[in-house]
Amino acid sequence: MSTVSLSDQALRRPRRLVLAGMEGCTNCAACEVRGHGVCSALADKELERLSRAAVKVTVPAGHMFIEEGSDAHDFFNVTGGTVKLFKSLPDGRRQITGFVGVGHFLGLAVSDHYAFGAESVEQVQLCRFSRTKLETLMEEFPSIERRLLAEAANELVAAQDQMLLLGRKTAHERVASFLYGRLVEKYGEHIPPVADILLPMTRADIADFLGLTVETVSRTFSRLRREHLIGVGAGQDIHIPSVSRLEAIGSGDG
Amino acid sequence: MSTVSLSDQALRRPRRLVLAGMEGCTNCAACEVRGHGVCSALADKELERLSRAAVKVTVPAGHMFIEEGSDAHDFFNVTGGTVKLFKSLPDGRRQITGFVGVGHFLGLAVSDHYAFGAESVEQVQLCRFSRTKLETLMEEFPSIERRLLAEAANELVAAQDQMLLLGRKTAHERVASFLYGRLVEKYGEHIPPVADILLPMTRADIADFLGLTVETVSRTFSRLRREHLIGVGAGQDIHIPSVSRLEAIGSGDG
DNA sequence: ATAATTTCTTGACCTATATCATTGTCCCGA
DNA sequence: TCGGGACAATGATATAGGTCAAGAAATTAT
Repeated sequence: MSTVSLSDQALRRPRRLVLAGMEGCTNCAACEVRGHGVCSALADKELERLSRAAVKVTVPAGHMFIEEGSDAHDFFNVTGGTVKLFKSLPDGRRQITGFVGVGHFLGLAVSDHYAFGAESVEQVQLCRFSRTKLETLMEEFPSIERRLLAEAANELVAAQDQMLLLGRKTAHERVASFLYGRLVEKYGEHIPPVADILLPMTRADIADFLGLTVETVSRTFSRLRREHLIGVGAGQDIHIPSVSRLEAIGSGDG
Repeated sequence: MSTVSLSDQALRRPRRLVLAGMEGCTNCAACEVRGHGVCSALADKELERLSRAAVKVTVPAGHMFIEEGSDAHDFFNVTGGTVKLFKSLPDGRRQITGFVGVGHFLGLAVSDHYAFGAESVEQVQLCRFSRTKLETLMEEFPSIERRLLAEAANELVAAQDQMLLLGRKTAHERVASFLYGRLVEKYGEHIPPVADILLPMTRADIADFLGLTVETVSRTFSRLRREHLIGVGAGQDIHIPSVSRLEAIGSGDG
């Protein structure tokens, strides 16, 4: 497998990212995310075809690889790390619409321009396909289409939850919801009653995701700590002594 | 065509709506929304098959026909009127996630429970399909699936816009965005420079959609009127003397 | 190591929007 | 034609969260 690391020089924050890459990735079948994302919809024979269209790319932390409004040439599948998706206003106000991790699919656009930007939160591995190639593959393998529809339906549900959060929840509830959401991302359906999470994103990212300011996020973490609802360990490590209590607060059952 | 009107008795606000209906609707081909929604994806022959699975339903104004969390048996296609979709918190706080009109599709759920509620804003006509039947049809006609994916992608873009609005826009910008959005719904791509809209929803609905209170919505309408950005005619009729100016404010280019 | 830079926390103060209260307007039914 | 109930507008006041400012901690560069 060929993995392409983009030079740091080419990736500094405000620049457009030009995705360079080898002319193919020959072993989707052995890929570490074989069971996730679009790939999970395919049989081995189909995967072989997919391989020829895919390019594996590595993006270092904190770099934009989709610019809002730019031409939507590619689709991506996250195979490692965490990505933030966002929309901005002309004066710089920003809303992060989601943090997406391994297995997630990215680049579903209606028009031929991306309606959102995407930036790596930590070092990220991506599997890149050209839109046109993926469309050809969809014709051939309807299972890909079905998988994409399922993914879109999931994202839509998440988006509706986030609208409820942004429109109607307090700062306390938003941060609790956020932490609970991270647990869901980490553990799926089977969240242990006592758990830990490592947050890869900054307070500023969390603020832009929750529609708050950095200061309010910080104060709310402090409040949750005072209330013994979380324990903040070294660095970004958060301990949650009672997941159910946290979930209740996040759902408005304070 | 058989149209079923539900008795007012059976539809009072807090009750569960049980959708009664005739055992089929035989003329999708002649349907007034033939060119919209799922139907537009189908050839005449396919429509004939779809007809057998569809039931046309009329819901009077202000009645819930999908209850949040109830079993997701059906899909709907809006063929007349405006529907509001919403999510609620246990204490009654509510977020309207969208107003959907003719041609829109409704009921895409990940699990077997609806993640949202749906209520008619005005009298509404719906085309109802059972989930299982639609799944069978999707197997047979991949074009339906493609159409649904396109619809989901569109909704996702709208949801991201709404997250930006809820997380980062001022009340002034929110109301301007909302009015502009109504123009897009009414005119599509070709919005005239001077336009009018008739809002079928109440100030309370607008507030729940924009993450504001009724009072703030009302005050903001008054402010927009003072600024000559809108003219409020008789009833719910809004006149917009400069669509571009309104759009600029809604996009944060005050 | 140590300086430089970014991120985080906390305090003091402020403002946009929420809340509470009142009055006015529209509609529909008797 | 009147009366009642929903809807809307507006004023007075409160407050959650924003803004500004400063210092502490963590991270990165030299």
